[in-house]
Amino acid sequence: MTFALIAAQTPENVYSIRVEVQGVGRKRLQEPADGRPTVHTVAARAGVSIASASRVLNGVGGSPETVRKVRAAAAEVGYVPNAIARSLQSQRTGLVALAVEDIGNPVYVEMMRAIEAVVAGSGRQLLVHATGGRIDNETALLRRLAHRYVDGMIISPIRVTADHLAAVTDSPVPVVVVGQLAEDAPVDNVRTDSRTGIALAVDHLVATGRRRIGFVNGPLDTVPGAARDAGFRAALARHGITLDENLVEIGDFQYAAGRAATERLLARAAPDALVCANDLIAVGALHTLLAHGRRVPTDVALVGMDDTELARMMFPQLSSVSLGSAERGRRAAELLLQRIDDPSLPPRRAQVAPNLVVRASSEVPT
Amino acid sequence: MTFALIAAQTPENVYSIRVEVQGVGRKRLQEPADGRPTVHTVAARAGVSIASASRVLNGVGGSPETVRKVRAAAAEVGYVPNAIARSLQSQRTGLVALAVEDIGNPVYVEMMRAIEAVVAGSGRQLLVHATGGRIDNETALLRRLAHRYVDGMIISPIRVTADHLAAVTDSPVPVVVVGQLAEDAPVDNVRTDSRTGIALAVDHLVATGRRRIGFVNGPLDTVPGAARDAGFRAALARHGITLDENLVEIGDFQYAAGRAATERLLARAAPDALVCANDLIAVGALHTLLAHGRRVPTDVALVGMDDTELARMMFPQLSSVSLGSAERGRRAAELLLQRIDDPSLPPRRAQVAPNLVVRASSEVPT
DNA sequence: TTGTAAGCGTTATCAT
DNA sequence: ATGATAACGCTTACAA
Repeated sequence: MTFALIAAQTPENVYSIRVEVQGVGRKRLQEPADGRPTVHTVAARAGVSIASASRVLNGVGGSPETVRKVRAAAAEVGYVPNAIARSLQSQRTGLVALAVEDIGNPVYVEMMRAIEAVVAGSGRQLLVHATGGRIDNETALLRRLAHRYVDGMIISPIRVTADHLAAVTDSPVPVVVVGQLAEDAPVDNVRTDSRTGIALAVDHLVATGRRRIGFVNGPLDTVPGAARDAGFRAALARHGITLDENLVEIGDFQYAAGRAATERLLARAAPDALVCANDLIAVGALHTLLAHGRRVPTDVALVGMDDTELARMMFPQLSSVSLGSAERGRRAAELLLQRIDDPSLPPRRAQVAPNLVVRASSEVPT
Repeated sequence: MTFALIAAQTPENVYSIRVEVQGVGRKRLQEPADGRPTVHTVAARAGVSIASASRVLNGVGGSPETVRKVRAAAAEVGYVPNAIARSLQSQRTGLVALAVEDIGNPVYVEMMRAIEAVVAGSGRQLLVHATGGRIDNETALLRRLAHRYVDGMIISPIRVTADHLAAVTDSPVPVVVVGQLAEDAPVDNVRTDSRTGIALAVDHLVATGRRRIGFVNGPLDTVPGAARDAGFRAALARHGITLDENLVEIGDFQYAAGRAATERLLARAAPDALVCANDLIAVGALHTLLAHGRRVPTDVALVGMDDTELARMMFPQLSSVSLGSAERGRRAAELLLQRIDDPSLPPRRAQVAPNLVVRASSEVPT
């Protein structure tokens, strides 16, 4: 009920003189439509203002009597605060997100655990989203989560498009990218060098007397796939070994593809060693090798990549090139938290070096 | 700047007559503290009201000219909507969460994929949180996420405390529990019957001539651990086999524990078959068996549980009791979406039957 | 200590 | 079609 007596208005400013009669009845509903109690409900029940109720609920101030009344009222009505409303006010949610292709790949599990540890240390909670490699899904996630549902985000895309990059740079909340990015991308970035990683594997195999070294890779149109291919070819060349293209196979980065690709490879060539672009592929390769009666490592040495727990689960245990996934996760989380605290930081870059872990699958036959 | 002429106040209602002078300067800042544009920024720049700006931004109404101006203004300032503010208004976020113990366990990955498929079909996005089995973490998550950051939540706890149950029933957003719950718990619940599942494994092993059947279980103070223990003992008894306690070992539900527990078991007994409480344990058991030179299945038959992709990755491939994790995930997601649409539904319960998948690890030796 | 009221950034209502 | 304004549920100056 409002009576406006005078109202003068200009485009820029608003001057008005009003006489109003407020509050015929309560100023606002105390029970919202869905029936859940709000601070208003609690305040009314306790016979105090919403300010007092809020203060008590947050443990700041309030006389003993007020505290008692508010606590009692809150308990009676089963009050639970609305985090969304709180966030709108505080401009933070205490949530951090991690987006990965495929949470079924143990390498992301390790990365996630490392991130989780850092994030939890800051009192925040980590949420994970599996994009399934669907790129639209990934940008959709950015366009939704990053629009304030979380305080920051870590993404590990295997394909990077211009759209992607735009979504990252436009993001209202800090985003850290784990993976290779253009040199000048103005984005916090944690990377490794899988090219060199593959070289470590090849060097090791050559040093232990292997010459017919095969390679099972993922798609070449992915960032890691391309890097690993280049690394493999360069390493062989460095050792003066001419690559037999029959020894190279491509699938995706999954177990089933590794198994199938190794089938194809064995059908037309006889490798004495196999380098696999990740551990899932390596496990698939191991399965095929054993199914074909090849002894590992006696007949064929096997080296995977990512050094996940899967490599240690197999029998024989798999040698694998560690790309420091836990370390990269940790660094990414640190970069993210720093940027959340100070958004004005310049874009930073962290690099984690690969290293080879030799296990039974490529041990020198004695 | 406000001049109150008269103000009469009663505890219940507020009547007041005021004369106020509003708007010396703009009524509100157009650029918030963090410098990001809001609808106000866009509206001001386009020379329209925030209402018009909002309408155009949401694609409802607006003259061609207004649409043009608002779109241009939004693009110029790089406007991105604040999802939190939108959610406060709409009372929904379009987000659904899944909380599991350990996302490193492939059984949860399968469940997650099934849930994701259903959730995506409703236009929502799925977020996963790994609680690491820390029960405080789990309730903390409920107490945060469920307080409106998500439209609903699916949790799969392995231990269920009264606290837990209270957190679930107090939750302002719908929660579906995957796992065994008290019969009368007023909570949507999807369950399986791992007791019967274990029986399927034992029946199969007995039918294929095994008599010294060992069992590697998880902790007995977990819901699944207790059920599987009971199932194992009951099944043996049904076949008239007296259980040798030397053939029973307990670890946790992880690979390393399965490996270690099997070491201990082999040190004091000679099983001709091993039932494992999940696939991670079974993979650990396989490793130990092979390392000890036992042939699988010739010397020792092996049956896991959960029927995850891990079982298919091994060589030999592992027999495993499927507890329908994907199916349970799908059902849970459906229950959740239904309840989000209609919170007044009575608590419902879905049950998924276990079934045995026989593979090489327990095939009858021929 | 307590209450009033002004936000936080949207969307929805209701006059105009 | 448009604009003013009131929510959404909370926190927090500021005043009393």
